Amino acid sequence: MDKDSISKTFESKEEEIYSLWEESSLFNPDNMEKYLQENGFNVKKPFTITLPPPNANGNLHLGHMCGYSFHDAIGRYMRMTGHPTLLLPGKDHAGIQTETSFTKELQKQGESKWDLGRDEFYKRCYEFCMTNAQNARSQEKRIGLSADYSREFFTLDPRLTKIVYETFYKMFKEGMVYRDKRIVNVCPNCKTALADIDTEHEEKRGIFAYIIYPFVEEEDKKKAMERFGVEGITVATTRPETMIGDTAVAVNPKDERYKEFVGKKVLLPIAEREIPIIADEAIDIEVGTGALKVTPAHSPIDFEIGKKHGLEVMNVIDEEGKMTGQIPERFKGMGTIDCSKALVKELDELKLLVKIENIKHDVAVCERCGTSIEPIISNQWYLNVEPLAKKALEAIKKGEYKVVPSGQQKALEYFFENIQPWCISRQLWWGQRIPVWYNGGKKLYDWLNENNGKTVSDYEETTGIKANGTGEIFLGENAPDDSDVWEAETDMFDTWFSSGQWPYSTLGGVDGEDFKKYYPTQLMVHARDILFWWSARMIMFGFYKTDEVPFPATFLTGMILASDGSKMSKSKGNGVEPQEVFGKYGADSLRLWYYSDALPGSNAPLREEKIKGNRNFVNKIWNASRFILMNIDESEIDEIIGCDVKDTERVLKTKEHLEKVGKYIEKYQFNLGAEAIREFFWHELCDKWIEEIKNEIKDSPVGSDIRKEKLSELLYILKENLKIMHPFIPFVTEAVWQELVKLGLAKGMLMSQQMMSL
RNA sequence: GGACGACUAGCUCAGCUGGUCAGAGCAUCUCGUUUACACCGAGAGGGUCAUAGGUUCGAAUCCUAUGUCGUCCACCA
Repeated sequence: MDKDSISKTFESKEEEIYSLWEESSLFNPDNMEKYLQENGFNVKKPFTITLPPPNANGNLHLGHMCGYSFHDAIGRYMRMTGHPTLLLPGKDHAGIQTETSFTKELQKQGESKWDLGRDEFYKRCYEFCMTNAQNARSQEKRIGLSADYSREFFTLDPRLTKIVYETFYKMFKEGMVYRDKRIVNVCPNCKTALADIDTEHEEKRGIFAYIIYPFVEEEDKKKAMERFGVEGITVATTRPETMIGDTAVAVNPKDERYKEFVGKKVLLPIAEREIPIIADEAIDIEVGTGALKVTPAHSPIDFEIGKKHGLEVMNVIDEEGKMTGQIPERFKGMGTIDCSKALVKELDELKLLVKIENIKHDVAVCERCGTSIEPIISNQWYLNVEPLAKKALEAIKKGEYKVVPSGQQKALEYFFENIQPWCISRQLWWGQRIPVWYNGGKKLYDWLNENNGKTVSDYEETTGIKANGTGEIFLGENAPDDSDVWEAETDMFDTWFSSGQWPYSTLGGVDGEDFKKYYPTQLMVHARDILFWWSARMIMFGFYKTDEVPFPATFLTGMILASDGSKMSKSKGNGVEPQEVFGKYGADSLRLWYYSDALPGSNAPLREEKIKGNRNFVNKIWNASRFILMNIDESEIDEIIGCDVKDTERVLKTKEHLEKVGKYIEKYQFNLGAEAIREFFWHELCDKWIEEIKNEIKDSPVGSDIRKEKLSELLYILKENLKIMHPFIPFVTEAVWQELVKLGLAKGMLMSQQMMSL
């Protein structure tokens, strides 16, 4: 071939190169192991990373794709140092998020999920995910991800579901998973329960209404009149609509103002019910009037107070945020905000409204859709995670697990220390159905569960409903028999209940062949916003099922921002399309930029000039290599590859360099690694050594010993540099290697070369 | 309200256990057509390392306050 015809700029042939890798099937660690054996290399311990499965409901953004360049760099490095390496890819069904986005998709087409029905919805949503998953997969390949796609999993794969179900059965038998009636966050838009962690807090403008609850007894009214100037006790609330569900007023026992009224009764306005005044330490004397209206059904604090004092729980708001229950007819079916306004108006007419303050306060909103959540009492499935969190904490203390950067580790410790029972049921149509059947229906089971010790006939007596079954529960994918007494649980698992089991479920579960060989894994890499959702859960499940930590470290990737330092978002229109970057600068340039700029715990504004700078480096590699090739005469090739390279100063420095960069990768210091390969290749090899060697062979004729010696040294240095740079920038380095192969100066693929000195 | 992190050149950041640590890339400026590369080469300017104290022979590096920004957690009605 004609060496001089090689292009002056690196024209990225990324697809071609990726195909070359894929065809070798060495992304599969079993094949890699064979390859190492057959070529006489020492086979080291397998290296495994289960990759974060992107949500199967949309395209990948730049952050996803760049994240994979960390997995890939360390994976390629491990592969080149003798480890059969498994980067295990997947796609996540992402329960709520997908259900929300697919529902929107349907609306655009003038359809609704209610028209489709559960089964059809599930089927269509599945297809929707499959299409998107395919896009995501091709985008992963675009960044150069060397994942074993023969092992790819979708989180709803029946093989995974089976493992997730087994975990659930085991937990149920051990009493870790149970049904409980508690106050839970409900998103009126998604119409499902949410775990605390699925909510966010936003500052919103609201009102603070001061309402008078008049005393029942004339004597108390008189006293109150003397003391407060009104005939009752004044409470302050941000949510007047909940007042019709009040079952007490609570004050602090130390509060001198109210001491003598504790135990007395007030008449709840509008609802016209008598409720007691109780004393509880939890009440803050400073806030509002120091008197708290207690609505156990619709406020977490009130729920706790209610439990302590045995208060009645009155549900007045339903899952859709509408007024319901035993309330005056005129409010039924009203939205909470409308009801609040109506109530305030009536109270004002009754002269029971003292004032309304406008305030800003934190409101819990749905993490996925931003709707204000309603705290509602309901029966849900819970998982007692406390014992597992304890084990996780111990592992952190013993140094068996760490977070990079370490600052985030403290936040994780705090999360584990204060962990609450995890609500794992979601009222969705999309996901894994909780594999439970109720004999005689769910209501019966829950009633018996709530009323410990009572019987089915007690149920019939109390509720006046005929029970059509025994109240038993059956765990299994299918009902135990064909009788129609078995009612299926329709709730789905929280998506993290299955993705939390990712490290072993994707390896075939604890009995799987892959599990024996590739578990525990070596690292977890993901964005920092899902540390508690994902890593925390994986660690806990890991302890539960395998009695060890599933990976020794979580590396948190930095966040990519728009060039002005703000968050990229579709609504702002400041997002950058991955396609655009790849088209203009290539995957290597983008990767290199990410390694050096997106450090764990830091933000990385995407600047075009910086990616351009890296593109220049990629091109420099191409040209320096081209120059070296041009210098070698065809007649010298055989002797040059047969020539023993002496340990010159340059060769020794190169070996040191490889070792140094290897250490950086092993310590996850990708930024330092990227800086080092750039510095060494560009300013040592190109600027100094190539210039030196130019001089050293300047006057020597083709075929002379000095040329052979110097050029073989240079070739050796080039090859070693390509190897150590390959984990960072796989495409250009492989492209150069293939040019060497064409000339007979190298063999095989760079991807599977071994770095012998490491 | 609490926790954690950051504050180093115009910009994004390296500087781990105190003594060549005042750095890199990008940007800026000057010069340069040499066997590859102008997506290049040679060189230059630019920072009292947020502020105030303290420990020390010596601090960007340790301690204590303060300020600014960010992230996370939290039931303040």
